[in-house]
Amino acid sequence: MKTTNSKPAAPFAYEGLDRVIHERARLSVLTSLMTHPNGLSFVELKQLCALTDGNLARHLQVLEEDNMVRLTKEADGGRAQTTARITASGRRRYLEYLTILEQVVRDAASVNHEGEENQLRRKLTPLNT
Amino acid sequence: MKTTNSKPAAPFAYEGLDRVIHERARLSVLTSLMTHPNGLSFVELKQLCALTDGNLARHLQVLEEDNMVRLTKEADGGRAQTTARITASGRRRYLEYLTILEQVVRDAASVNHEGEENQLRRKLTPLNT
DNA sequence: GTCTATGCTTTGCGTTACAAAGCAATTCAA
DNA sequence: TTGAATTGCTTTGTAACGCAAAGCATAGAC
Repeated sequence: MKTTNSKPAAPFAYEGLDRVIHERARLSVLTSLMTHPNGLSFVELKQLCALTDGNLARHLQVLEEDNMVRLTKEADGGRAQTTARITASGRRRYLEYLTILEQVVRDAASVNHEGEENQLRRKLTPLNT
Repeated sequence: MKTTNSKPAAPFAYEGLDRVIHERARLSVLTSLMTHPNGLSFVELKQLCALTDGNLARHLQVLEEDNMVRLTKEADGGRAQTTARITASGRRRYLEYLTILEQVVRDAASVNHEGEENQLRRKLTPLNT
């Protein structure tokens, strides 16, 4: 018999950390879009997130393919510009992701009172048989 | 005149998101180690973080090369086992990283009262001429 | 018309994460 | 003692990924 196959003993695995979201550039883009529900233009995003053109384009592509953002070309008199908006499901997934982030912050914060090194072994179950 | 060249206008860039830390597996490992100042064995880490052997080994290697953790082989009667501990500078860098994470959470949270879509344009400076 | 600037897209490359396979040390059975 | 099986990692191979440089097309200035 091997470990009785009980699964839940991986308190630090953070499985909810969606890889599509958990990437600096895309996290930047998505957070920008979360706080700007009316959408942001390509150029605005580029500036807000300090990304290069190619970089932003690639990440927007990934996000669109994964249905996290919607891209629209809007000709406003002059040349068409790309506007990005977060989708409903994108928003939902982002909030889930945030939940995990908060968990990380909480887990880590639980030890910030340095010095007392021995009193926080609670999270680790015995492990030895 | 064009935006007067003031630089700090990339509020969502999150430059402090250290790539070595900002990776699911390593974030798991580091958070585990933060909360276990006495160190954790290879096997314990593997379980806590739900990582495969090869995976954990590789990430520990990266973390050691970057001076975030220290690895020691300790022969405790039987075969030597590897114990990982977070270093002082690792702890410092992790805490810096946490600061940014908290900023992300705060930025995103500032919009969680959905519905009122128009009142949070403060973070974005005009941008249009 | 040509020239420059703007707004993206595409391409190419180095890096990386990941899993499968490998290997060495230990324990156990006979 | 000697195989076989388990444990504790390491190494290797590959596919995916991020990134920047180069490319391209449209718009406006002249």
